[in-house]
Amino acid sequence: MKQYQHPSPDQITLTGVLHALSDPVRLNYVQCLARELRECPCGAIPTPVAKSTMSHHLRVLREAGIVRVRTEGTQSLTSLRLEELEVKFPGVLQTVLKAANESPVIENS
Amino acid sequence: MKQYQHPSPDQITLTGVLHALSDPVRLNYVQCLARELRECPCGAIPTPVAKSTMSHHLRVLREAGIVRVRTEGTQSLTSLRLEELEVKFPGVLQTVLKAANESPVIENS
DNA sequence: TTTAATGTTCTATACTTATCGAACATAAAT
DNA sequence: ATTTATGTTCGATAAGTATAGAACATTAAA
Repeated sequence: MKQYQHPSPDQITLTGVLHALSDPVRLNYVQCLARELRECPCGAIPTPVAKSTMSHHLRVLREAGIVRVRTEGTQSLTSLRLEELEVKFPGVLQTVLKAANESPVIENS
Repeated sequence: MKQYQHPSPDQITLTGVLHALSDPVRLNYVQCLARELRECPCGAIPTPVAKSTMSHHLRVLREAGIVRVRTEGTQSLTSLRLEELEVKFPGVLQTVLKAANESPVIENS
């Protein structure tokens, strides 16, 4: 049973969040997570990269404070830290997600 | 008289904007630009890096579509592309700037 | 107890990038 | 015509990072 380290709100930085969201693969993943309102196993979200690469991306998202990861059985369930991010950086994640939904993220860069 | 290339709104991508804003030096520069509501020569904004490094950062901001650069005499005047970005990605730049003003950008990471 | 499912870690690689100093370019001031 | 001010470009470097495959760890299912 793997234990994951999550940054506390104090440790979350704006540049860290922006950097984590600036990768197309990661932003797309976060977009999918936002559509589902529940926790998701990685496998439930289609990704264009290898398993190990996705593991890396999830680590970046987790260490930036964007997602919460929890282990259950063989799967690791991921969810957005929406409320905490809203308190820390009001509107940022929401507007980014809205913008991402309007214009494609994966296709054109 | 140097001529600068600016991306049209169509060419501006969300990930490109986020990436450009994810560097502390650049985000701090954009923050300063937002405070001044006029065009600024680079020199008017204090930066912690060398001249040539700043030139690189400004290029990144320009190519991401965040700033407009114009030459006048020996100085190059920079301003935010606020309206265009607001149309393309509503709220994104504004909320990021607001968040940047609340928590320090340069000091801690 | 194997086997399958799910994900992590390690190693390697290619690419990007933040940084600087030196040299250069241009325009204004002397 | 120098000199000064402002910024760009080039070359180099060190650090970061996105990618994948192979090996491993853990839990569930057969």
